[in-house]
Amino acid sequence: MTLALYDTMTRKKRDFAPRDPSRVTMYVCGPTVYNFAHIGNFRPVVVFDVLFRLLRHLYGRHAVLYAANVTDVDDKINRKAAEEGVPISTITDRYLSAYNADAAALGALRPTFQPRVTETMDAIVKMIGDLVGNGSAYAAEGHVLFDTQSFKDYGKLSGHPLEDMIAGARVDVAPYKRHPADFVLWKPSKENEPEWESPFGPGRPGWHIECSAMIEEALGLPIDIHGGGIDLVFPHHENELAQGVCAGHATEYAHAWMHNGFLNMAEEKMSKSLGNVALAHDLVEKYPGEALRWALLVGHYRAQLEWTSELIDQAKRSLDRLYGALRRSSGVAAEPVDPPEAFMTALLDDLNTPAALAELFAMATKLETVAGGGRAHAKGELLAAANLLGFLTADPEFWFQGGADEDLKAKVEGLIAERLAARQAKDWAAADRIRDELAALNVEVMDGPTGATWRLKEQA
RNA sequence: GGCCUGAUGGCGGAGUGGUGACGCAGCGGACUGCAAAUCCGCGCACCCGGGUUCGAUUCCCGGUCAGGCCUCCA
Repeated sequence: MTLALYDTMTRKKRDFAPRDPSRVTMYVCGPTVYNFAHIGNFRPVVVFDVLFRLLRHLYGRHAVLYAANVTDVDDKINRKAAEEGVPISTITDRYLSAYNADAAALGALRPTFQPRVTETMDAIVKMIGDLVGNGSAYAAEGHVLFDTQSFKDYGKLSGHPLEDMIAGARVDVAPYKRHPADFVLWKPSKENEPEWESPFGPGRPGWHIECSAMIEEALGLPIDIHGGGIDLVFPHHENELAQGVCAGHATEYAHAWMHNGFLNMAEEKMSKSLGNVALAHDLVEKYPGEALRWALLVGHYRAQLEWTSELIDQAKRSLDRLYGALRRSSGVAAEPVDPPEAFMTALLDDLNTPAALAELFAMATKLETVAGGGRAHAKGELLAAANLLGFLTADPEFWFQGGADEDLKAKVEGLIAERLAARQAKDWAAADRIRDELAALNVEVMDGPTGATWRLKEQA
Protein backbone atom coordinates (compact mmCIF):
# COMPACT_ATOMS: atom_id res chain seq x y z
CA MET A 1 0.00 0.00 0.00
CA THR A 2 1.40 3.35 -1.00
CA LEU A 3 0.27 6.81 -0.17
CA ALA A 4 -1.22 8.70 -3.09
CA LEU A 5 -1.69 12.44 -2.81
CA TYR A 6 -3.37 14.87 -5.15
CA ASP A 7 -0.86 17.37 -6.43
CA THR A 8 -2.08 20.81 -7.44
CA MET A 9 0.83 21.34 -9.80
CA THR A 10 0.19 18.30 -11.97
CA ARG A 11 -3.54 18.16 -11.17
CA LYS A 12 -3.56 14.49 -10.46
CA LYS A 13 -3.03 11.94 -7.76
CA ARG A 14 0.56 10.82 -7.53
CA ASP A 15 2.23 8.18 -5.45
CA PHE A 16 4.11 9.85 -2.68
CA ALA A 17 7.79 9.12 -2.37
CA PRO A 18 9.84 11.31 -0.06
CA ARG A 19 13.32 12.27 -1.17
CA ASP A 20 14.63 10.80 2.06
CA PRO A 21 12.34 8.42 3.98
CA SER A 22 14.27 9.16 7.15
CA ARG A 23 13.61 12.87 6.76
CA VAL A 24 10.16 13.61 5.36
CA THR A 25 9.43 17.33 5.15
CA MET A 26 6.18 19.23 4.99
CA TYR A 27 5.32 22.89 5.28
CA VAL A 28 1.91 24.46 5.72
CA CYS A 29 1.08 28.14 5.68
CA GLY A 30 -0.04 29.18 9.11
CA PRO A 31 -1.93 32.12 10.54
CA THR A 32 -1.35 35.82 10.68
CA VAL A 33 -1.77 36.41 14.38
CA TYR A 34 -3.73 39.65 14.60
CA ASN A 35 -6.96 38.27 16.09
CA PHE A 36 -8.74 35.06 17.03
CA ALA A 37 -8.88 32.80 14.02
CA HIS A 38 -12.21 31.55 12.75
CA ILE A 39 -12.95 27.89 12.21
CA GLY A 40 -12.06 28.02 8.52
CA ASN A 41 -8.50 28.85 9.45
CA PHE A 42 -8.34 25.60 11.33
CA ARG A 43 -9.38 23.40 8.45
CA PRO A 44 -5.85 23.17 7.08
CA VAL A 45 -4.58 22.77 10.63
CA VAL A 46 -6.70 19.67 11.14
CA VAL A 47 -6.32 18.31 7.60
CA PHE A 48 -2.56 18.54 7.60
CA ASP A 49 -2.43 17.26 11.14
CA VAL A 50 -4.01 14.08 9.81
CA LEU A 51 -1.37 13.95 7.11
CA PHE A 52 1.35 14.59 9.71
CA ARG A 53 0.04 11.70 11.83
CA LEU A 54 -0.23 9.43 8.82
CA LEU A 55 3.31 10.20 7.69
CA ARG A 56 4.59 9.54 11.19
CA HIS A 57 2.77 6.23 11.13
CA LEU A 58 4.34 5.34 7.78
CA TYR A 59 7.86 6.67 8.18
CA GLY A 60 8.35 6.78 11.91
CA ARG A 61 7.64 9.27 14.61
CA HIS A 62 10.91 11.14 14.29
CA ALA A 63 11.30 10.91 10.55
CA VAL A 64 8.70 13.57 9.76
CA LEU A 65 9.54 17.25 10.02
CA TYR A 66 6.52 19.51 9.88
CA ALA A 67 6.84 23.26 9.83
CA ALA A 68 3.87 25.61 10.07
CA ASN A 69 4.78 29.26 10.08
CA VAL A 70 3.39 32.21 11.95
CA THR A 71 3.16 35.57 10.25
CA ASP A 72 3.84 38.12 12.93
CA VAL A 73 4.64 41.09 10.71
CA ASP A 74 1.57 42.46 8.98
CA ASP A 75 -0.55 45.56 8.43
CA LYS A 76 -3.44 44.20 10.44
CA ILE A 77 -1.10 43.49 13.33
CA ASN A 78 0.28 46.99 13.09
CA ARG A 79 -3.19 48.47 13.13
CA LYS A 80 -4.24 46.43 16.12
CA ALA A 81 -1.09 47.32 18.02
CA ALA A 82 -1.63 51.00 17.27
CA GLU A 83 -5.23 50.78 18.47
CA GLU A 84 -4.19 49.30 21.76
CA GLY A 85 -1.03 51.36 22.05
CA VAL A 86 1.18 48.31 22.57
CA PRO A 87 4.14 46.76 20.75
CA ILE A 88 3.23 44.30 18.02
CA SER A 89 4.70 41.48 20.07
CA THR A 90 1.96 41.98 22.66
CA ILE A 91 -0.62 41.37 19.96
CA THR A 92 1.16 38.52 18.24
CA ASP A 93 2.03 36.67 21.45
CA ARG A 94 -1.53 36.93 22.67
CA TYR A 95 -3.14 35.56 19.53
CA LEU A 96 -0.46 33.00 18.87
CA SER A 97 -1.00 31.38 22.24
CA ALA A 98 -4.75 31.43 21.69
CA TYR A 99 -4.24 29.90 18.28
CA ASN A 100 -2.05 27.13 19.64
CA ALA A 101 -4.47 26.42 22.44
CA ASP A 102 -7.38 26.21 20.01
CA ALA A 103 -5.41 23.96 17.66
CA ALA A 104 -4.64 21.67 20.59
CA ALA A 105 -8.30 21.58 21.53
CA LEU A 106 -9.01 20.41 17.99
CA GLY A 107 -6.62 17.56 18.54
CA ALA A 108 -3.81 18.90 16.37
CA LEU A 109 -0.28 17.94 17.31
CA ARG A 110 2.21 20.74 17.55
CA PRO A 111 4.23 21.02 14.35
CA THR A 112 7.91 20.22 14.67
CA PHE A 113 8.72 23.84 13.89
CA GLN A 114 6.70 26.99 14.16
CA PRO A 115 8.93 29.64 12.60
CA ARG A 116 8.06 33.32 12.94
CA VAL A 117 8.83 36.09 10.51
CA THR A 118 10.42 38.25 13.18
CA GLU A 119 12.84 35.46 13.94
CA THR A 120 13.65 34.76 10.30
CA MET A 121 14.52 38.28 9.20
CA ASP A 122 18.17 37.53 8.42
CA ALA A 123 17.27 34.68 6.10
CA ILE A 124 14.61 36.80 4.43
CA VAL A 125 17.03 39.65 3.79
CA LYS A 126 19.64 37.25 2.50
CA MET A 127 17.21 35.61 0.10
CA ILE A 128 16.11 38.97 -1.27
CA GLY A 129 19.75 39.90 -1.70
CA ASP A 130 20.38 36.73 -3.68
CA LEU A 131 17.40 37.45 -5.90
CA VAL A 132 18.58 40.97 -6.60
CA GLY A 133 22.09 39.68 -7.15
CA ASN A 134 21.13 37.25 -9.88
CA GLY A 135 18.72 39.58 -11.61
CA SER A 136 15.43 38.04 -10.48
CA ALA A 137 14.50 41.09 -8.48
CA TYR A 138 14.96 44.83 -8.76
CA ALA A 139 14.84 47.85 -6.50
CA ALA A 140 12.47 50.69 -7.25
CA GLU A 141 11.45 53.63 -5.11
CA GLY A 142 12.48 52.06 -1.86
CA HIS A 143 10.81 48.76 -2.74
CA VAL A 144 12.34 45.55 -3.92
CA LEU A 145 10.20 43.71 -6.42
CA PHE A 146 10.32 40.24 -7.84
CA ASP A 147 10.62 40.21 -11.61
CA THR A 148 8.03 37.67 -12.63
CA GLN A 149 9.30 37.65 -16.19
CA SER A 150 12.54 36.17 -14.96
CA PHE A 151 10.82 32.91 -14.11
CA LYS A 152 9.69 31.07 -17.21
CA ASP A 153 7.35 28.78 -15.32
CA TYR A 154 5.53 31.61 -13.58
CA GLY A 155 1.83 30.76 -13.51
CA LYS A 156 2.27 27.02 -13.88
CA LEU A 157 1.05 26.13 -10.42
CA SER A 158 -2.14 28.14 -10.53
CA GLY A 159 -2.77 27.94 -14.26
CA HIS A 160 -2.58 31.70 -14.61
CA PRO A 161 -0.08 32.44 -17.37
CA LEU A 162 1.51 35.87 -17.24
CA GLU A 163 -0.26 37.01 -20.43
CA ASP A 164 -3.66 36.42 -18.83
CA MET A 165 -2.56 38.37 -15.84
CA ILE A 166 -2.37 41.57 -17.84
CA ALA A 167 -5.75 41.07 -19.44
CA GLY A 168 -7.33 40.31 -16.11
CA ALA A 169 -5.61 43.00 -14.12
CA ARG A 170 -8.23 45.04 -12.33
CA VAL A 171 -6.04 46.62 -9.77
CA ASP A 172 -4.12 49.79 -10.22
CA VAL A 173 -0.59 48.87 -11.02
CA ALA A 174 2.11 50.68 -9.13
CA PRO A 175 4.06 52.71 -11.71
CA TYR A 176 7.43 51.42 -10.59
CA LYS A 177 6.55 47.82 -11.48
CA ARG A 178 8.09 46.43 -14.64
CA HIS A 179 5.23 44.00 -15.01
CA PRO A 180 1.79 44.16 -13.37
CA ALA A 181 2.32 40.76 -11.79
CA ASP A 182 5.58 41.73 -10.11
CA PHE A 183 5.22 41.60 -6.37
CA VAL A 184 6.90 43.15 -3.37
CA LEU A 185 9.76 41.43 -1.59
CA TRP A 186 10.69 44.35 0.63
CA LYS A 187 8.97 47.63 1.26
CA PRO A 188 9.47 50.69 3.41
CA SER A 189 7.53 50.75 6.64
CA LYS A 190 5.06 53.49 7.26
CA GLU A 191 5.44 56.10 9.94
CA ASN A 192 5.56 54.63 13.46
CA GLU A 193 5.51 51.09 12.20
CA PRO A 194 8.14 48.49 13.00
CA GLU A 195 11.00 48.30 10.56
CA TRP A 196 14.11 46.24 10.07
CA GLU A 197 17.47 47.18 8.63
CA SER A 198 18.48 45.83 5.25
CA PRO A 199 20.84 46.63 2.38
CA PHE A 200 17.78 47.90 0.49
CA GLY A 201 16.93 50.39 3.19
CA PRO A 202 14.91 50.06 6.37
CA GLY A 203 11.56 48.38 5.96
CA ARG A 204 9.76 45.07 6.19
CA PRO A 205 9.36 42.01 4.03
CA GLY A 206 6.47 41.27 1.70
CA TRP A 207 4.22 38.38 2.52
CA HIS A 208 5.41 35.81 0.01
CA ILE A 209 9.12 35.97 0.69
CA GLU A 210 8.56 35.15 4.35
CA CYS A 211 7.37 31.64 3.66
CA SER A 212 10.16 30.86 1.23
CA ALA A 213 12.78 31.96 3.72
CA MET A 214 11.15 30.13 6.61
CA ILE A 215 10.94 26.93 4.62
CA GLU A 216 14.56 27.13 3.65
CA GLU A 217 15.65 27.86 7.19
CA ALA A 218 13.41 25.36 8.97
CA LEU A 219 13.47 22.48 6.53
CA GLY A 220 15.81 23.22 3.64
CA LEU A 221 14.85 23.13 -0.03
CA PRO A 222 13.30 21.31 -1.66
CA ILE A 223 10.54 20.01 0.61
CA ASP A 224 8.38 16.97 0.03
CA ILE A 225 4.97 18.51 0.67
CA HIS A 226 3.74 22.06 0.69
CA GLY A 227 0.20 22.59 1.93
CA GLY A 228 -2.30 25.33 2.56
CA GLY A 229 -5.79 26.55 1.74
CA ILE A 230 -6.81 26.61 -1.90
CA ASP A 231 -7.14 30.37 -1.79
CA LEU A 232 -3.38 30.58 -1.40
CA VAL A 233 -2.57 28.92 -4.71
CA PHE A 234 -2.55 32.29 -6.36
CA PRO A 235 -0.76 34.48 -5.78
CA HIS A 236 0.91 33.30 -2.61
CA HIS A 237 2.17 29.88 -3.54
CA GLU A 238 2.86 30.85 -7.13
CA ASN A 239 5.09 33.62 -5.85
CA GLU A 240 6.73 31.47 -3.22
CA LEU A 241 7.61 28.95 -5.86
CA ALA A 242 9.02 31.57 -8.22
CA GLN A 243 11.24 33.08 -5.52
CA GLY A 244 12.25 29.77 -4.13
CA VAL A 245 13.51 28.51 -7.42
CA CYS A 246 15.01 31.79 -8.65
CA ALA A 247 16.98 32.35 -5.48
CA GLY A 248 19.16 29.62 -6.87
CA HIS A 249 19.45 27.56 -3.74
CA ALA A 250 17.64 24.56 -5.19
CA THR A 251 16.27 23.51 -8.54
CA GLU A 252 13.05 22.19 -7.09
CA TYR A 253 10.90 23.88 -4.46
CA ALA A 254 8.22 21.47 -3.33
CA HIS A 255 7.62 18.00 -4.64
CA ALA A 256 3.87 17.93 -3.98
CA TRP A 257 1.45 20.81 -3.54
CA MET A 258 -1.65 20.12 -1.51
CA HIS A 259 -4.58 22.46 -1.00
CA ASN A 260 -7.62 22.05 1.15
CA GLY A 261 -11.02 23.28 -0.03
CA PHE A 262 -12.72 26.29 1.42
CA LEU A 263 -14.96 26.22 4.42
CA ASN A 264 -18.13 28.20 3.87
CA MET A 265 -19.97 29.83 6.69
CA ALA A 266 -23.40 28.84 5.52
CA GLU A 267 -25.26 29.96 8.60
CA GLU A 268 -23.38 33.16 8.93
CA LYS A 269 -24.50 34.17 5.49
CA MET A 270 -28.09 33.47 6.40
CA SER A 271 -27.98 35.33 9.66
CA LYS A 272 -25.33 37.93 9.29
CA SER A 273 -27.39 40.35 11.31
CA LEU A 274 -26.75 38.20 14.34
CA GLY A 275 -23.07 38.92 13.92
CA ASN A 276 -22.15 35.29 14.46
CA VAL A 277 -18.61 34.73 13.44
CA ALA A 278 -17.57 31.19 14.11
CA LEU A 279 -14.37 31.74 15.99
CA ALA A 280 -12.67 28.50 16.88
CA HIS A 281 -11.88 30.09 20.21
CA ASP A 282 -15.61 30.27 21.00
CA LEU A 283 -16.53 26.96 19.41
CA VAL A 284 -14.09 24.99 21.56
CA GLU A 285 -15.85 26.43 24.61
CA LYS A 286 -19.21 25.33 23.36
CA TYR A 287 -18.50 21.96 21.78
CA PRO A 288 -16.06 19.12 22.40
CA GLY A 289 -12.96 19.78 20.32
CA GLU A 290 -13.17 16.25 19.03
CA ALA A 291 -16.62 16.87 17.58
CA LEU A 292 -15.33 19.97 15.77
CA ARG A 293 -12.42 17.93 14.48
CA TRP A 294 -14.83 15.27 13.23
CA ALA A 295 -16.94 17.91 11.51
CA LEU A 296 -13.86 19.22 9.73
CA LEU A 297 -12.92 15.74 8.51
CA VAL A 298 -16.34 14.40 7.62
CA GLY A 299 -15.94 15.63 4.06
CA HIS A 300 -12.96 15.13 1.80
CA TYR A 301 -10.29 17.76 2.38
CA ARG A 302 -10.36 19.02 -1.18
CA ALA A 303 -14.11 19.54 -1.24
CA GLN A 304 -15.78 22.66 0.00
CA LEU A 305 -17.37 22.34 3.38
CA GLU A 306 -20.53 24.07 4.51
CA TRP A 307 -20.10 24.86 8.18
CA THR A 308 -23.37 24.57 10.10
CA SER A 309 -24.39 23.78 13.65
CA GLU A 310 -26.18 20.72 12.27
CA LEU A 311 -22.84 19.46 11.00
CA ILE A 312 -21.37 19.74 14.48
CA ASP A 313 -24.38 18.02 16.05
CA GLN A 314 -24.08 15.11 13.65
CA ALA A 315 -20.37 14.89 14.37
CA LYS A 316 -21.06 14.69 18.06
CA ARG A 317 -23.66 11.94 17.60
CA SER A 318 -21.22 9.96 15.49
CA LEU A 319 -18.66 10.14 18.26
CA ASP A 320 -21.35 9.18 20.80
CA ARG A 321 -21.78 5.97 18.88
CA LEU A 322 -18.06 5.17 18.89
CA TYR A 323 -17.51 6.16 22.49
CA GLY A 324 -20.57 4.08 23.37
CA ALA A 325 -18.92 1.02 21.90
CA LEU A 326 -15.82 1.73 23.95
CA ARG A 327 -17.83 2.29 27.08
CA ARG A 328 -19.63 -1.02 26.72
CA SER A 329 -16.29 -2.76 26.35
CA SER A 330 -14.61 -0.98 29.24
CA GLY A 331 -13.69 -4.30 30.80
CA VAL A 332 -11.85 -5.42 27.69
CA ALA A 333 -8.13 -4.70 27.40
CA ALA A 334 -7.32 -3.51 23.90
CA GLU A 335 -4.84 -5.62 22.01
CA PRO A 336 -1.94 -3.65 20.51
CA VAL A 337 -2.63 -4.08 16.81
CA ASP A 338 -2.38 -2.07 13.62
CA PRO A 339 -5.38 -0.33 12.08
CA PRO A 340 -7.31 -2.59 9.67
CA GLU A 341 -6.32 -2.60 6.05
CA ALA A 342 -9.57 -1.16 4.72
CA PHE A 343 -9.09 1.83 6.97
CA MET A 344 -5.51 2.38 5.87
CA THR A 345 -6.46 1.96 2.23
CA ALA A 346 -8.96 4.78 2.57
CA LEU A 347 -6.49 7.07 4.26
CA LEU A 348 -3.69 6.30 1.83
CA ASP A 349 -5.99 7.24 -1.03
CA ASP A 350 -5.38 10.97 -0.84
CA LEU A 351 -6.59 11.20 2.75
CA ASN A 352 -10.08 9.90 2.16
CA THR A 353 -11.20 10.66 5.70
CA PRO A 354 -14.94 10.14 5.01
CA ALA A 355 -14.25 6.56 3.94
CA ALA A 356 -11.83 6.10 6.85
CA LEU A 357 -14.43 7.39 9.28
CA ALA A 358 -16.96 4.97 7.82
CA GLU A 359 -14.56 2.13 8.58
CA LEU A 360 -14.54 3.22 12.19
CA PHE A 361 -18.23 2.35 12.40
CA ALA A 362 -17.60 -1.07 10.97
CA MET A 363 -14.99 -1.62 13.67
CA ALA A 364 -17.39 -0.42 16.34
CA THR A 365 -20.07 -2.84 15.18
CA LYS A 366 -17.53 -5.64 15.21
CA LEU A 367 -16.55 -4.73 18.74
CA GLU A 368 -20.21 -4.83 19.78
CA THR A 369 -20.95 -8.16 18.17
CA VAL A 370 -17.83 -10.29 18.22
CA ALA A 371 -17.66 -12.83 21.01
CA GLY A 372 -15.00 -13.69 23.56
CA GLY A 373 -11.34 -13.15 22.73
CA GLY A 374 -12.14 -11.36 19.50
CA ARG A 375 -13.23 -8.35 21.46
CA ALA A 376 -9.73 -7.41 22.59
CA HIS A 377 -8.60 -7.48 18.98
CA ALA A 378 -11.62 -5.55 17.77
CA LYS A 379 -11.15 -2.92 20.44
CA GLY A 380 -7.47 -2.66 19.60
CA GLU A 381 -8.25 -2.08 15.94
CA LEU A 382 -10.85 0.57 16.67
CA LEU A 383 -8.53 2.45 18.98
CA ALA A 384 -5.52 2.14 16.69
CA ALA A 385 -7.47 3.49 13.73
CA ALA A 386 -9.27 6.22 15.61
CA ASN A 387 -6.15 7.35 17.42
CA LEU A 388 -4.29 7.60 14.15
CA LEU A 389 -6.83 10.23 13.16
CA GLY A 390 -6.69 11.87 16.55
CA PHE A 391 -10.03 10.50 17.73
CA LEU A 392 -11.19 8.49 20.76
CA THR A 393 -8.38 9.89 22.84
CA ALA A 394 -10.61 10.66 25.83
CA ASP A 395 -11.92 8.33 28.50
CA PRO A 396 -15.43 7.23 27.45
CA GLU A 397 -16.86 8.13 30.82
CA PHE A 398 -15.42 11.59 30.46
CA TRP A 399 -16.88 11.90 26.98
CA PHE A 400 -20.37 11.19 28.26
CA GLN A 401 -20.17 12.75 31.69
CA GLY A 402 -17.32 15.25 31.44
CA GLY A 403 -19.67 18.21 31.39
CA ALA A 404 -21.06 17.33 34.81
CA ASP A 405 -19.55 18.76 37.96
CA GLU A 406 -19.00 16.74 41.12
CA ASP A 407 -22.25 17.89 42.74
CA LEU A 408 -24.28 16.78 39.76
CA LYS A 409 -22.45 13.48 39.55
CA ALA A 410 -23.12 12.75 43.21
CA LYS A 411 -26.76 13.69 42.80
CA VAL A 412 -27.13 11.50 39.74
CA GLU A 413 -25.46 8.53 41.39
CA GLY A 414 -27.82 8.94 44.35
CA LEU A 415 -30.89 9.01 42.16
CA ILE A 416 -29.71 6.01 40.20
CA ALA A 417 -29.21 4.06 43.40
CA GLU A 418 -32.72 5.00 44.48
CA ARG A 419 -34.07 3.97 41.14
CA LEU A 420 -32.27 0.65 41.30
CA ALA A 421 -33.97 -0.07 44.62
CA ALA A 422 -37.34 0.87 43.19
CA ARG A 423 -36.76 -1.36 40.18
CA GLN A 424 -35.77 -4.28 42.35
CA ALA A 425 -38.99 -3.76 44.27
CA LYS A 426 -40.78 -3.64 40.90
CA ASP A 427 -42.08 -0.23 41.81
CA TRP A 428 -42.14 0.93 38.18
CA ALA A 429 -43.98 4.14 38.95
CA ALA A 430 -41.25 5.25 41.34
CA ALA A 431 -38.52 4.15 38.93
CA ASP A 432 -40.06 6.16 36.10
CA ARG A 433 -40.51 9.18 38.33
CA ILE A 434 -36.82 9.11 39.18
CA ARG A 435 -35.97 8.76 35.52
CA ASP A 436 -38.00 11.89 34.87
CA GLU A 437 -36.08 13.66 37.59
CA LEU A 438 -32.84 12.66 35.95
CA ALA A 439 -34.11 13.80 32.58
CA ALA A 440 -34.83 17.18 34.12
CA LEU A 441 -31.15 17.30 35.03
CA ASN A 442 -30.32 16.65 31.37
CA VAL A 443 -29.29 13.12 32.28
CA GLU A 444 -30.25 10.00 30.37
CA VAL A 445 -30.06 6.59 32.04
CA MET A 446 -29.43 3.36 30.25
CA ASP A 447 -30.22 0.14 32.08
CA GLY A 448 -27.85 -2.68 31.38
CA PRO A 449 -27.41 -6.23 32.63
CA THR A 450 -24.76 -5.12 35.13
CA GLY A 451 -26.45 -1.93 36.27
CA ALA A 452 -27.31 1.44 34.85
CA THR A 453 -25.03 3.88 33.08
CA TRP A 454 -25.82 7.47 32.34
CA ARG A 455 -24.79 10.36 30.18
CA LEU A 456 -25.45 14.02 29.72
CA LYS A 457 -27.88 14.40 26.88
CA GLU A 458 -26.41 17.65 25.66
CA GLN A 459 -23.09 19.22 26.27
CA ALA A 460 -23.39 22.02 28.79
C1' G B 1 -14.00 38.77 -18.88
C1' G B 2 -10.17 34.68 -17.65
C1' C B 3 -9.15 30.23 -14.76
C1' C B 4 -10.92 26.17 -11.53
C1' U B 5 -14.08 22.95 -8.74
C1' G B 6 -18.59 20.60 -7.78
C1' A B 7 -24.02 18.86 -8.55
C1' U B 8 -25.51 11.49 -5.07
C1' G B 9 -31.61 9.49 -1.07
C1' G B 10 -35.07 13.83 4.43
C1' C B 11 -29.83 15.58 5.98
C1' G B 12 -24.32 14.82 5.93
C1' G B 13 -21.15 12.20 2.72
C1' A B 14 -17.81 8.15 0.04
C1' G B 15 -17.49 5.39 -4.28
C1' U B 16 -18.18 2.65 -8.74
C1' G B 17 -18.85 1.04 -16.40
C1' G B 18 -23.09 -3.91 -14.60
C1' U B 19 -25.49 -7.24 -7.84
C1' G B 20 -27.41 0.99 -4.66
C1' A B 21 -20.46 2.64 1.30
C1' C B 22 -21.18 4.77 5.97
C1' G B 23 -23.47 8.05 9.76
C1' C B 24 -27.89 10.79 11.42
C1' A B 25 -33.16 10.91 10.90
C1' G B 26 -37.52 7.27 9.54
C1' C B 27 -39.93 2.28 9.62
C1' G B 28 -40.26 -3.11 11.36
C1' G B 29 -38.29 -6.80 14.68
C1' A B 30 -35.14 -8.65 18.97
C1' C B 31 -33.77 -7.22 23.84
C1' U B 32 -36.11 -4.26 28.04
C1' G B 33 -41.22 -3.77 33.37
C1' C B 34 -41.41 0.57 29.91
C1' A B 35 -37.51 3.20 27.80
C1' A B 36 -32.54 4.28 26.29
C1' A B 37 -28.39 1.96 24.33
C1' U B 38 -27.21 -2.24 21.33
C1' C B 39 -28.23 -5.97 17.63
C1' C B 40 -30.97 -7.78 13.04
C1' G B 41 -33.70 -6.11 8.89
C1' C B 42 -36.35 -2.40 5.55
C1' G B 43 -37.24 1.84 2.74
C1' C B 44 -35.38 6.14 0.19
C1' A B 45 -30.21 8.73 -4.80
C1' C B 46 -26.95 9.39 -8.39
C1' C B 47 -29.02 17.90 -11.98
C1' C B 48 -30.88 18.13 -17.45
C1' G B 49 -30.03 16.82 -22.81
C1' G B 50 -27.14 14.24 -26.22
C1' G B 51 -23.04 10.63 -27.32
C1' U B 52 -19.80 6.11 -26.55
C1' U B 53 -21.21 1.06 -24.70
C1' C B 54 -24.41 -5.15 -24.51
C1' G B 55 -24.97 -1.87 -20.21
C1' A B 56 -23.56 4.94 -17.39
C1' U B 57 -24.86 7.62 -11.49
C1' U B 58 -19.75 6.41 -13.06
C1' C B 59 -16.49 7.98 -19.52
C1' C B 60 -17.14 12.17 -23.53
C1' C B 61 -19.77 16.76 -25.34
C1' G B 62 -23.32 20.58 -24.40
C1' G B 63 -26.56 23.01 -20.93
C1' U B 64 -28.39 24.63 -16.20
C1' C B 65 -27.31 25.62 -11.23
C1' A B 66 -23.95 26.37 -7.06
C1' G B 67 -19.26 27.76 -5.20
C1' G B 68 -14.10 29.33 -5.43
C1' C B 69 -9.75 32.12 -7.38
C1' C B 70 -7.96 36.25 -10.51
C1' U B 71 -7.51 42.07 -4.61
C1' C B 72 -1.33 39.94 1.41
C1' C B 73 -8.67 35.76 3.92
C1' A B 74 -6.63 28.83 5.35
